[in-house]
Amino acid sequence: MSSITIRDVADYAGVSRATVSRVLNNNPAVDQALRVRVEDAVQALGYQPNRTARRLRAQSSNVIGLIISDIRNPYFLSIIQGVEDVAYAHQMSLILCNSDEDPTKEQMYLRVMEAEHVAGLIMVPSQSSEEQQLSRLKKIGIPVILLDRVADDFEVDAVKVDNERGALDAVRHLAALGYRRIAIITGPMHLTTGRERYAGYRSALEAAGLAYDEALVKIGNFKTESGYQLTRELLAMAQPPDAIFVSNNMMTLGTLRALREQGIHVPQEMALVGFDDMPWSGDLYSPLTVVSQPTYELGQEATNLLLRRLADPGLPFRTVILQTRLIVRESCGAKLRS
Amino acid sequence: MSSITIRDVADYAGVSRATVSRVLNNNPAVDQALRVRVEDAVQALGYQPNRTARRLRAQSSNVIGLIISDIRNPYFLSIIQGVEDVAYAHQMSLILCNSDEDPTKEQMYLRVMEAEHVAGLIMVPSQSSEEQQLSRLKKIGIPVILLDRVADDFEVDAVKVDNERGALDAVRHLAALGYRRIAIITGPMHLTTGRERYAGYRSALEAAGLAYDEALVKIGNFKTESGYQLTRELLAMAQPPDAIFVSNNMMTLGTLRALREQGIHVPQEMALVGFDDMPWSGDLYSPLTVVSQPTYELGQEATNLLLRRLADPGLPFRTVILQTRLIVRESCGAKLRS
DNA sequence: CTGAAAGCGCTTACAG
DNA sequence: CTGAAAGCGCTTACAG
Repeated sequence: MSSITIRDVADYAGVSRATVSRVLNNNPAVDQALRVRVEDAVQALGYQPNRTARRLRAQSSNVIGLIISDIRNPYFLSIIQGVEDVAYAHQMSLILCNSDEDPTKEQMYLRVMEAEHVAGLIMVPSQSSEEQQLSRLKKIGIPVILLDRVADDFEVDAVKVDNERGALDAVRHLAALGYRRIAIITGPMHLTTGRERYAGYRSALEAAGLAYDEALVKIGNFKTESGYQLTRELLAMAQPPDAIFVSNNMMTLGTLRALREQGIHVPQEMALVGFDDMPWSGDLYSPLTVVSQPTYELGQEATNLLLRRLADPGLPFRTVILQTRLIVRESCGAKLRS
Repeated sequence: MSSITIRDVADYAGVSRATVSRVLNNNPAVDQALRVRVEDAVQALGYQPNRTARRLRAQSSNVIGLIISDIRNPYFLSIIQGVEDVAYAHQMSLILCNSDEDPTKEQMYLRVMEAEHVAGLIMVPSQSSEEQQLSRLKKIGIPVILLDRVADDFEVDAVKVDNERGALDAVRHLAALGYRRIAIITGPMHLTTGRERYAGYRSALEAAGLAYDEALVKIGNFKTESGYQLTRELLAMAQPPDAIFVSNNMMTLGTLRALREQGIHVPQEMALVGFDDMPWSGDLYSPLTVVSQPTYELGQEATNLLLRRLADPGLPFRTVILQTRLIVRESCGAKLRS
């Protein structure tokens, strides 16, 4: 074990532990000569401050907690990297937890974060209602940044994407290509992501003068299996849709699978636009036209927000909304007509 | 902040802090009546022990460090989940770091882990030589479990997959289907994964009585771009291969892209087998035949190994080798002939 | 079985 | 500008 402590450094340098501590913390009120002696001692001994002791005493910490809702979803990959990169740049480390969409597990991790005295917390809430989320957060005494699923009027800092606008872009694109019966597979209505993407769908329909047909609205749970099932339901209709907008990456994978199983060609017999891009979305069975979220920036932004909050706890709450981008590949059929 | 300390609980229950501590740590030598009183007090106050203080005093911690080499590779998703699940089951939390294939960053995180006094460390070494890895590890005084890239004779605990056997299965499968000019795109030879998969390729060739042609061996860096480039080189040959074995998921994606760009049909004009499965491998442009690693189990096993090591530091080192599984889909052409 | 006391490795008023 | 001393919230020999 690295059992070299501040005391060893102090002895080696011939100063008090207080002075060593001051040098370590860049306290300007230290004589240059002493500073150099301490730095040499640190170097010579390979000393490394014990973060646990520092945290206990200083009542401050340089670790950030990150709780995400489903580690298996590649959506979170770049988000994690975004968080990690800016945390690293600020010399902070990360504790990552996976709530697995389980409010109980989430609650437990919230307590862990508290017990670990993390400086702050970034979290993607699990699939529970907003009131539940809020009440859970109220219980912990740590700055929290909410990510992805978040109502605009929450009393917390948050980062999200303009879901309604993204969905609107997607469906408008489909309408412009001439599709008339556009279905949506959206997420749970108690999640803002499910609700807002659905709202964008309705706006686009209206703007395009297309009739709203409730039979074309399917509500899934953002998992592959649910995309698969709901697509089968859509295909079994007497009058199936001619296009489908699927509101997240995992469900889109399920939709694609269902379509392929039934031998339905995309986009010739069914157009498809998904939400969320993945590095391999262009390499899928049908290269996916997609509403792309700036995931890396989402992670960066959340971390910046947290850093800002830590620096100045009195600031008013802020919600940062990032824009999506429509990436046109083949599944929407745009290239069929050109 | 949760400023309720062990002292508050002691006062409330009318016992000493030592007794509270004993109850908290399930020390059996506590009178039943006192135990109940303490538990009630904990309950009533909503007390939660400060982990930082405990860690400092007890010189032991319940956090596990996990350093992976590239958070953007979906390969690590299930691994992380495997680690997380068993850690969670044992009430341990995770610090996740991403070395990003950068030995300097890795070195820094190693120091962080040490400074954080994590109980132990699971790591996927970055792309450096084994000696470098070893010497870096020697410097830290924490139990380490190596994952994925690891020589069998390392003086550490390790978990890996039988790379040579996996590659052999893949190439033998190709040979059995009648392909004669089978190329390999492998990883860096200073990584065991690159080396061992290459060795499996050679064994399979030999077993099948196929000539070894150095021109058919390409060495990439496990990233998409390199798979793409090397595939183009392969296609530009006077006498291109009739099948390609690609030794990781990211490079396979690059290969697929290159093939599609050149309008080459898989498997009709070129057969393809990849290493690593992904949940969407069957939904790609050509559903991928693949050597699948038990990633979730890899993560579980690594964590179990660590737990075992923590429980008994004197145990001899152990390397756990898990088997791969060949998943036959369409890219290999097996279904063409049936 | 229980408590008083020391101490884990730091930081930070407080004097000087 | 510097050091002696107290203390962060726990755990753990040591007595009894």
